[in-house]
Amino acid sequence: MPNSNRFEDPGLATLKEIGAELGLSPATVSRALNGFPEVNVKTRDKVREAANRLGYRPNRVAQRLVTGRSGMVGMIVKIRQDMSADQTFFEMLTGLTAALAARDVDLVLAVDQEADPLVAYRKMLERDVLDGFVLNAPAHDDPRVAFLRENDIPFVLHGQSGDAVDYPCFGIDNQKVSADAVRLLTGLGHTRIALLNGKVNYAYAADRLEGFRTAMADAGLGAVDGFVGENAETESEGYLQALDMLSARDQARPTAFVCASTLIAAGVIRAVKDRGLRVPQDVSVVAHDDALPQLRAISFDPALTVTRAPLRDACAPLANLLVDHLAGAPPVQQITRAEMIVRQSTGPAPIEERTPWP
Amino acid sequence: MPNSNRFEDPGLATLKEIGAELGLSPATVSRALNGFPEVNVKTRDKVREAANRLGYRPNRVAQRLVTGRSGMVGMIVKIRQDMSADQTFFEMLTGLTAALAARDVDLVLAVDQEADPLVAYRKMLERDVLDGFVLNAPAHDDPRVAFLRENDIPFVLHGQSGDAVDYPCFGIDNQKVSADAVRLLTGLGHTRIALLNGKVNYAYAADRLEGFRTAMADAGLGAVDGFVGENAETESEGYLQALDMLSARDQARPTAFVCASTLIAAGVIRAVKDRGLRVPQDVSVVAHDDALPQLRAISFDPALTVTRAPLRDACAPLANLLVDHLAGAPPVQQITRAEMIVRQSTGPAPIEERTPWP
DNA sequence: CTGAAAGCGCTTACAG
DNA sequence: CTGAAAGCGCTTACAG
Repeated sequence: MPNSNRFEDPGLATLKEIGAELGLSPATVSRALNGFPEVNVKTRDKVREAANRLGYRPNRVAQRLVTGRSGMVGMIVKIRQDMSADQTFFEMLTGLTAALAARDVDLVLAVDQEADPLVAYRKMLERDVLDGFVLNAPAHDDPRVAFLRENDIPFVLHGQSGDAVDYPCFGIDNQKVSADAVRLLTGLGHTRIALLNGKVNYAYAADRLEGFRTAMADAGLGAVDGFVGENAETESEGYLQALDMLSARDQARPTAFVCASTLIAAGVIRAVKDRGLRVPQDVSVVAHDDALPQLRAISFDPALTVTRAPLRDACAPLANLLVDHLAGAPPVQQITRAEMIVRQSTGPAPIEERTPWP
Repeated sequence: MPNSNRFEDPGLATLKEIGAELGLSPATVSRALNGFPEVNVKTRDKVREAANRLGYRPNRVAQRLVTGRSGMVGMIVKIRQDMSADQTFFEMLTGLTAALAARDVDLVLAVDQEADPLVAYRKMLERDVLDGFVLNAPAHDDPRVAFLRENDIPFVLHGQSGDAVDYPCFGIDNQKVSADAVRLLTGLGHTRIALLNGKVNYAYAADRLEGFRTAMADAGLGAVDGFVGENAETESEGYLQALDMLSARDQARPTAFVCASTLIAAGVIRAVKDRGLRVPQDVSVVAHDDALPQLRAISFDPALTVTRAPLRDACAPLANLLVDHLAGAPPVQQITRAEMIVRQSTGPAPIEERTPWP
């Protein structure tokens, strides 16, 4: 009676039962089902057929007890006012749960509202038996990384938090993201280029800033030619910052914007129009595109030129890197390059800009 | 080697070890730790001291295997465009994980993007061994309820989906929510009262509508005196609907609004001001307040009169009702009444309205 | 009041 | 290629 998991009732088949049905030991059934090479092909097929027929579903809890792993990894979400963060959160949640499920591991979520980012991790570790963590939205030299490494707790990092790391991580090269955008624009003749960046305490934004500066310098443009706006996250923040930068006189305002997100680009485009200017004739706009389904860069007016790296595409690598590492594989770091997609929001720098009046 | 859960390394104490330390059997240690009445008080204290000292933490997986429960309940989130839904989602997530954690159960989350609400449940049941579900945002006669009941899967419902139910649920009386608001307003002399409601396919909104109509009728006011706006979820939807209703001539426009949420109330107040009217002198506003931390009704200008029922307060009851039911307790239905808090956004109906020109 | 035993469902050396 | 056995850490009738 205590042992009646209601959900397995219909097919409460166990290894023992399948074995009995077939005149085999549970051990052989286990090996057959788990694809051990030594089992006879015929036996394997017989076993699989019977398992199917009886609706066998392995008992995860038993598997976990014997393997010593909990089959659960944790993720802690930091709640922000900014609603755009929620969109990316849902995107990651959807992708990660699916990718982890494919590897038979559950994602346990907790919400962090504390000032100290570590307390949520400590609490979660006290409460739950977890095999590891997915770390998101890292800062440079993120304290959570140090904490987890000190305590020998496996994790995978989404993005990059430092150099010469010895833990698994997956992300895009954010320096190249803005460098590529700048190169595209300087190639079109732009010199006064603005960056509307996210919060630089995030590593991704710090890297974007670094890449922006380097690429500007490489193009022979100094700090004076660059406009940097920080902490932009929402459409209206993008709007307001762009509006402000565009209020300068002709020769002093940017002719191009590099935006941290498509949401910000939406605000920038609105600001350009409100200033009576046109995209891309007067102002070019490039953005980084996480490819959130709600906000399609191709549907912008004009269609948005982007560096594109779907957030969703990071989920399976993150899940696999972590699960492989948990199974003993050495940690692998994988940094990919975002794709550049040129659409209608970028064009040559306006003529008058090329030959400034002395 | 396979059995080295890294997280228990520091205190990989087991019942057997505590027993060995004390010259007791694991069985007695188990009983002492679980507070069985039959154990000698001295023994119990000794055991607890030792457990503490050795940093004992019960192995959940083993407990789950032997009790036949997985210790996990599922919740499926339906993603909507509307960002306000995300706020309430995070609020529920925070509260539920905490409340469930206190009962040693984990919340496993999945995201639903399908048209058919049942497929997400089926998929989750295939994949995970779950003890039950938390059902949120029910419709009237929600198909998920029928599905889970048919399959004998325990769940707790947040809200009400029908009458004479035999499953645990917790929520507020939504008919009373709008009835209370209407009564407050009619008591202040208002006759032309608008309801800006949420999507009526949700049970809560259907109930609010019902309560609104009944209370209007009870006050001797007919359908003609009531203005009903539906499907309002965001601030701007509230704004637009109110703007529209307020465009009517003096004798035809509402003098009071009952809003489904504080977010909508924010839009309504903005619309009132944009029409050159004042709250509460010309138009009174009442809203239902879920007490989301981001949106404080008391900080509105003017401070908002509300029916108040913090969403957070529903989490512990939901968790406990479900966990108790899983443990064999009979299902209990608990419907509470939202509190009415009168602040500055409601006032007497404008004088000229009381004596309409014939 | 306490202990020895069985068992949850699985995996995996160890034999054969 | 397959089986018998031990064991993961816990709980809980059953004895005493």
